[in-house]
Formats: sequence, C-alpha cells, structure tokens
Amino acid sequence: MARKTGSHAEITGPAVRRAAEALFARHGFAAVSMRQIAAEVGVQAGALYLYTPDKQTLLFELMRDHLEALLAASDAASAGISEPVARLDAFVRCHVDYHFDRRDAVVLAYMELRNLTPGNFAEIEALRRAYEDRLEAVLAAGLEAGVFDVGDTRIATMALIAMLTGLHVWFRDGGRLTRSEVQEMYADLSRRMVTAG
Amino acid sequence: MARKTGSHAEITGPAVRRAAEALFARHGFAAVSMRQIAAEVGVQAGALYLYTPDKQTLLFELMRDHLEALLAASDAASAGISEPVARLDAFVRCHVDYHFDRRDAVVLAYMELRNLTPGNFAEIEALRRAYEDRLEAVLAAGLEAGVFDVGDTRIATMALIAMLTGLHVWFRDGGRLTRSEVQEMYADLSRRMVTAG
DNA sequence: GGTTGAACTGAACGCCCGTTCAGATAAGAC
DNA sequence: GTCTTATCTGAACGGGCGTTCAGTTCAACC
Repeated sequence: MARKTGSHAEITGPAVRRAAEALFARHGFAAVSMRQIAAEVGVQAGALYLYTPDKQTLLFELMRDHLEALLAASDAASAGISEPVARLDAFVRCHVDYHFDRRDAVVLAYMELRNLTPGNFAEIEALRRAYEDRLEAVLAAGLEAGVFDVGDTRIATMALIAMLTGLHVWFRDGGRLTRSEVQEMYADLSRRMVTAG
Repeated sequence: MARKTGSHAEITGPAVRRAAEALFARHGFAAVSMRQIAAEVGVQAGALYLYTPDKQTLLFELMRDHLEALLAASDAASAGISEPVARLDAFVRCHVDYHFDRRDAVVLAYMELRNLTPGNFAEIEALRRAYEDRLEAVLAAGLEAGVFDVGDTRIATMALIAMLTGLHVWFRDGGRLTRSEVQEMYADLSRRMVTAG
C-alpha cells in the first residue's frame, strides 16, 4: 500500500504542475528546461518523470485541464440565462474572472498552441473551438432576436475573444483597477461592440 | 572593393532576415535553431554570423524594424485627418493592412517580447507603447470632442489593440474574406466599441 | 593571369538539453 | 526489528545548441 501520512507524491505532483505552468507562462515552453522546473519544485530533474511521461505531455495536460475547467465554468456561469445580452454579459464576466484566478493557465492556453505535437494540438484546438462556439452561439441568438447587429458572427466572435484574451497584456495584480471594475468595462465594451448603434 | 555583380551579401542578408522572421513567427524564437535558419537560406550556420552578431540581435532587429515601420505607416495613414472618428477608422485600416502584408512581423512583435534581453525589451516596449499611445490620443480627442464614450481611454486602447492584433489567430490568406471586407468589419466593430450608445 | 578580399564551409568548442536508470533513503506494514 | 515499496538522487546517455575560426572558393580588379 501507498504511504498515507507523509506521502510526498500528493505534494510534489501538484507542485510540478504549478511550477511548470508558471515557468511556461513566463518564459515559454521551449525556453524552459526540465531542470528549471525541478529546481523550482526542489527536486532533481529525474524525479519529474514520476509525475509526467515527458515534457510535451506536461504541457498538454496543463492546457487540456485548464480548457475543460474554463468550458465548465463558462457553462455554469450562463446556466439558466436565456436573454442574449445577459448571456454575453455572463460570458465576459466569467472570462475576466478566469484571468484573475488562473492567469498563467490562460496565457498558456493561447500562447503555446504551436508547441504541441499534431495529435495534442488537434485535441486542444477542439476545446478552444468549443469555447469560441459557446460565444458565437450567444451572438447568433442575439442576432436572431434582433438585439445584436453583427455582420458576421464568426468575425465578431474572434474579435471579442481576442479582446478578452488581451487582458493578460496589461492586467497586473494589485493594479489600479479592481476585478469588478475590469468586468464592468469589458462587459460594456463587448455589449456595445455587437449592439446596433 | 566589394564585388558588384554577383555579390551574394545583398541577397543572403535579406534572405537570413526573411527566414528568421518566418521561422520565429511559426515556431517561436526559442524553438528555432540557427542551423534551421541557415538550412532555410541554403548556407551553413556559421555564415549567418556575417549578417548578425548573434541570435538575440537578429530577433531584436526584426522587431525594431517592424515596429518603426508600423509607427511610420500609422502616422502616414492618419496625416491630415483631425476628426476623431475618421482617425480611428484610418488607424484600424492601416493596422489590418499590416496584417495582410507583414503578417510574420506582426506576430513576432507581440509574441516574442519575453525572449528579449532586458535592454532590448525596454527599447521594443517603448516602441510598442508609442503605438498604443497613438491610438489612445485618438480616443482622448474623441472623448474631448464628445463623439466617443469610453470610461477609461487606456483600457479601451488595450482592448482595441488586442482585438486588432487577434487578427493573426484566425486570418488566413485566401480565406473567404477580402482585405477590404476585413477592414470594413474591424472598423465597424472598433467604432461602435467606443461610440456612445 | 595573378592578386585581393568578400562570402562561405566544415569542423570544432563547451555547454545544456530531455530522458533513463541503478541505487540510496525513509516511512508504513507486519 | 525486518521487510517492502514509494520517492528521490546523481550520474550518465546521445544529441543538439550558439558560436568561433582556420581554411577554401571564386568573382572582380589591375
């Protein structure tokens, strides 16, 4: 049987993922070595291979777990809301929340796509596409209902996603704006962007 | 004297920069080796050092040259236009133009900041900041004139820049949309984003 | 047609990479 | 107290990295 108290695997495993996420987000996957991750955790490089089969899988699982959680959070945030303007508002606020809480994961998920092997890329891309599709469905519903006015829902979707994802460029913890101020502003900008003038 | 006809330096130099730009944009600075760049050009790795002192400087100069050209193009595009709505329109169309014409350079300029040494980063960051400031000045002028309605010009600026830069995620040459269609759509989205409802 | 020098090769430099693995360590089980 | 096994070390593997440089090539010049 595995040891119960004093079992390090339950500490080291998450520590490896946390360290990898932070380092990959800051310096990029290709620029970070397994030895750097190990040093951050406080073990030798060889020990990492008790927790991941290889570096590529470590990246892939970080991205996959994040995107699955983001999708679930997004669905939960808009559950029970049917009015398109309110749904867009909920989507945007949920996304901003994720930036405040899981910033490194968000940065990874859209900066490191090019470092995935083809098979892993396909799976991550499908999740990202699913997230975009959630937003596009909201825009399409609003268009149908006559409350939104966008020439092309796909382009408007990509523009909105890009605007939201761009948060990471300027946002700093403890900056001059609070979470709810940022949410308010981005919700306003988003709504106006797709609403008839 | 240098050879005139048959001089390879005038061919190889630009070829090195072109190859580096394309490879850095596609795979990321850290994931591309000097040997890969050399292979793309058709020379041995050592020959690259006739055209750049090192890999870092190669990246830096690509980014600097691009940003300086982008700033110049942006200034030229809005020269003589004083009305804020028209200025925003010109800014957006110019940016979209750059995406069509110098896509790899655009991708580099905002994806590879983290791979610059501190000194190089400061210089590139200043250029990027100058570009953002151009846009923010337009928004501030529109706010003053009462034609724009944004709570915070800085946040609106960053949101707009992110939206524009996000073009690279979905745009593909020869896709279903023409250059002027994309310009039209992004100009519309931008204008509505910052205009009073 | 011999000389010059820009352009390039090819091999080498020391270093770090991802990954493997035999062995050390130490905590739970009996 | 002994055994077992989860956890980790430390050294090694082959290979690729950025960079240097002595030597080769060959077009242009005199």
